[in-house]
Amino acid sequence: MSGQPNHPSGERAHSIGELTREFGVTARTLRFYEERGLLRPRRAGQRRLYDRGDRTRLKLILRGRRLGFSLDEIEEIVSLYEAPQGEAGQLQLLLDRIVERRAELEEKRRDIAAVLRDLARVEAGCLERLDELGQKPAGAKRGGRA
Amino acid sequence: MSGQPNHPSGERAHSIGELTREFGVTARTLRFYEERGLLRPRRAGQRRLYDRGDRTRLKLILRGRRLGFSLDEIEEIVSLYEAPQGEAGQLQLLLDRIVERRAELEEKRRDIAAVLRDLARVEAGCLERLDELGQKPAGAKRGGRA
DNA sequence: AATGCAGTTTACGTAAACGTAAACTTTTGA
DNA sequence: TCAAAAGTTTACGTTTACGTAAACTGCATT
Repeated sequence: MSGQPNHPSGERAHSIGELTREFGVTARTLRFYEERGLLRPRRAGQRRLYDRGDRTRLKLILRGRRLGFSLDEIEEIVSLYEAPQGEAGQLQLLLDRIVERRAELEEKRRDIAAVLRDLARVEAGCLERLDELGQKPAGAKRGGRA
Repeated sequence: MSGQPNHPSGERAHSIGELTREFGVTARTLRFYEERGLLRPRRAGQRRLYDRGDRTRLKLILRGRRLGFSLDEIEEIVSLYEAPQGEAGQLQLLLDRIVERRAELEEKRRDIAAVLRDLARVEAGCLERLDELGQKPAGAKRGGRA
């Protein structure tokens, strides 16, 4: 046969080093996430092999991290994505949790809007003051709506 | 004149206990923020007195906290709000930092949008599944655009 | 006078999220 | 073939953001 022996899921798998480069995290971080149960790469002997699903999960994890969620919260959120099975009671609980998370996210969104608004005000003050000083502002062009 | 002797800023000042109740943080947290230089309430003897400015700063701090910024970052951001003085070079630096922060915030905003979108998909899946089961979903009404 | 409450300082403790180092094995390119 | 590169486990260290406890002060009740 040819080179790569391929496994059940039939996709390109990645080494831990490749993941670190692709996502800008350290190997320690990836192993830690695995220890926490957030990732479950398969193994080729000892070495970890990350497939497409693992990469997707990692993206979700890092997204949650950027939003300031704890790993516990991230675990909860990510688990929501993968649990649309179960009977009615379970589904209802899941829906409730979704509603909670949505509320949090919308608060964060309001917070972001507020900070952006404040920054815009400060920026305007700066530009005005620079203008008074008869200087030329460099770079930093503003876009349309914030 | 009447009861309260009022100080230079002529506003209602609050005790640490009032602040804890109003903002849902502990006194330890407020003292810690002060130790970190994030808050600087005046004193009546030993006791801390928080005026309107302090409360505003606290709001900003908690906003940053909800967004997952570290206290160092929060300090930087809050300091941006209160530094629109200085000469041209300083103002330019300040503008640069604003641009950076804005980029971060906009990334967070995209992250939020992505998570909300995913949650909406999961929710739809749940509702559909519930529907298949011939159940009545309770509560959780959806609004318009997310 | 005693008690209680709110506040203060000082100091050690802790959970989360990794960093860092050691010691060892496995791949891989020259 | 063999040394560097990449990966592994184990374990202790570190930073951040407070929690918690002890010991003390000032003021208002009882």
